[in-house]
Amino acid sequence: MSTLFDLPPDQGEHAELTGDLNPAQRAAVEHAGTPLLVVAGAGSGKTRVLTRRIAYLLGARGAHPGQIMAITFTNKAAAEMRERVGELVGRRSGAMWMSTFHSMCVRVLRREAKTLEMSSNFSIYDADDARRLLTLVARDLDLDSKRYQPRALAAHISNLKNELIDSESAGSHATNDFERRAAEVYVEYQRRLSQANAMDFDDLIMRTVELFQVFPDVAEYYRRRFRHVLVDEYQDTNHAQYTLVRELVGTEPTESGVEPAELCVVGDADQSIYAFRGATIRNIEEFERDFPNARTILLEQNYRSTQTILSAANSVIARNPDRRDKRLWTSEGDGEKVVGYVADNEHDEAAFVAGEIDDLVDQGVAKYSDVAVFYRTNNQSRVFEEIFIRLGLPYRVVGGVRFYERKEVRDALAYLRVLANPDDTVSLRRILNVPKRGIGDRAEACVATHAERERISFVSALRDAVADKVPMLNPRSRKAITAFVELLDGLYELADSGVEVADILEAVLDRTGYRAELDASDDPQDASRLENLDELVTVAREFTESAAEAAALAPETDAEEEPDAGVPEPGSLPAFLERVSLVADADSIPESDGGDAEEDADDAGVVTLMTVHTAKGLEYPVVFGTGWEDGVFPHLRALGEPKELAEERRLAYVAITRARERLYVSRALVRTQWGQPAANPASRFLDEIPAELLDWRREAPSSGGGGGSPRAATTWGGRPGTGSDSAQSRLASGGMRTTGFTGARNDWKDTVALKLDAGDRVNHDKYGLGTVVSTDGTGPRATATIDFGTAGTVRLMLIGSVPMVKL
DNA sequence: AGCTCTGGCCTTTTT
DNA sequence: GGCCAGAGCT
Repeated sequence: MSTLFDLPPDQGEHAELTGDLNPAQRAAVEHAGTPLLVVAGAGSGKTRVLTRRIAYLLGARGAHPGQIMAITFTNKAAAEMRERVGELVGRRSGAMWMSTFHSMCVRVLRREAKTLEMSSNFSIYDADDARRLLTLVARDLDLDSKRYQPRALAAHISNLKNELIDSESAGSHATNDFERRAAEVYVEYQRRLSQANAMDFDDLIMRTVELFQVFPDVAEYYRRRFRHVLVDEYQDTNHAQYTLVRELVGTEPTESGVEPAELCVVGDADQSIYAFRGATIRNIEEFERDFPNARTILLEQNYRSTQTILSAANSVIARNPDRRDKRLWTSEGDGEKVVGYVADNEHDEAAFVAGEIDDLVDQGVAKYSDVAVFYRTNNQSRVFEEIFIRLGLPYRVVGGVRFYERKEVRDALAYLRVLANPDDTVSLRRILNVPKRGIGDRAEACVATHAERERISFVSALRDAVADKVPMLNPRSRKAITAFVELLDGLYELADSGVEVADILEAVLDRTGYRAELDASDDPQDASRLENLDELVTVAREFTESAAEAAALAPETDAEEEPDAGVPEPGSLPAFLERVSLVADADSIPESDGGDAEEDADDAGVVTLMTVHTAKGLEYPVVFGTGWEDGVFPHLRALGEPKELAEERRLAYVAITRARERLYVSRALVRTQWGQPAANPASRFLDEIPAELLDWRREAPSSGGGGGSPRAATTWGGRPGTGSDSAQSRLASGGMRTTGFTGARNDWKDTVALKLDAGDRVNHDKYGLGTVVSTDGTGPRATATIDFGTAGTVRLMLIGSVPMVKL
């Protein structure tokens, strides 16, 4: 196997797989024997390396497709990999496991359910279900819902699970009151999950690890089977996922002599932006320590962006401390400068973006689908939508409230989940009184108490209520519950009769009166709810159809092993539920893909709007990075927290490196936040882009305009005579910023210039005299809300040089 | 039971 | 500004 390695590409036996790769890529494809870390910078052809490597394993190294497991984080990535591997190796790819961490774990857990003494038809609880259950638990434990918010509890428990700390040992890890109580909640939460025959997302990983660790023979089975494990986006793995991978491949031969499997991970520490979800960058940084003899290959050549864009990205990310140096380069030339724009306010910023897109399209430089607009938080999409609608620019917002998170969709799915798993108490209680059928909180509490006291499931308790065996329950409620149980029984019967999922769904919507209620409403929102439900029915229909097609196409089942035990039958209700639980609708991102596929008009497609997080992994010829303000991007909560700030900087790096040809960065001097205008300083990340790469289209706002906004506080007045360190002069110097100067500037920026308290009088260069209404935050996050009389009330950040004096 | 009103709170979110 | 939870009213 080592002879191939040394051959020039065009003479190698498998030149069709490696001939068109650069040396680093080729080394990554051909490396054999020891663990491999591919550090793949943005746009360096990472997917190409992964897919070619898989093909190479088959073609050059004699691996069997069934020995290959490739793990990704998103279904979209898994689907893309499957497709591209399919192009290289054909139908053989069908025998590989190419899926997300979560799907892979579900598959294993359903197969091995018996070993874990659980039922294989368990429900999968997402974050919303988990929060609901936690609300119930916290209430039952009489916890103050302010101090112990379900959100916070959920986050804490999730973190514990990501660290593989189970509910029994959580108490001993607690360091404060909150954590101690949370540990109690955790115990009860797990008890209820198991009662409901359900697992949350984090359980899927944790329980699989537990399975492998407690049952070495099970682990050995999978290790024997999967001789090649490939992991994408390794920088986003959390501790549990890391452990899962390690258990899967092993580090030592097993007792019966099964050698560790071959591991290949691909990732980029600079694109780690999910620490808040438990991802730990250490996994990629310490790969060589975790896996001795590991080889690391760096992919630095970029095939996506211009050198200007790459230099901007390199320069920003270089500010992060303790980072393994990596510099992206391209052989394709400098391209256009980065365009900068300082807007008066967020409307002005949006107008600039819209106008610029218009121009680019008019000039034939780009079509709408080539353009993406990024922002830090979802609520920033609104101003863009407003102006895009007004100007008739076609656009699409990705993210925000997603399809499967909509209330009506979740209600409908809750019915289906109850049908598939009657013990699913969270879903059952969700739909108990939806639509309203006269089963109120009181009645629900009676049933819940009865269930608890008798140690029976909630459904059984409901049946007891029908038989009048639940104490304290008034006759009216009993009648309502009886009707509900009859309704459910009718639906169970239908579900058992083997009709397809969409028909069950239709029956649910009709028989419950859910559809009728929405039909009768004249609220326009309810009309869109109806549409969403129709869409869900369509999804169900398509699901059944594609399952049928797949069944027809499927080759004779490999005799190699028994059909996966416990895994739902294709097309069935449980299979449908599994699909919708584990599939996010990120696949709905419009294709940009400019280049090969020519569209008929050059203004084809739509502009894509999304958060920077959502943009990871995508690329666009034209990118607008908006809201580059301290307090927005980087986010307020990250200021003064070096770790979080470093993550924000990686986010900026991700944003920049999405752009292929043209990058815009913009900010607004004043932005309405939480209903009040806030003046934020320039993002420190703007300072970190070398001045010579930037072409400031507008630095200082129009001085003479007078401002059409009624708020009056949206345009800066003329150049003030006072304060050479004013915001204006900082703005004016924007073009002269040098990289050497920035470090010092950052220190200076982080100091609070002005200490204010409510009631203080101030004089501001722009707004004039004002009174401090309130203050908020400390240190670098300090802000003051100040009433400037006719100039309006504005929230100002107090870091850096505030053009204002205390009187 | 179920409505409306008020007050407190705000990230990002692959599964 | 807008969502959710709890209180209070019908």
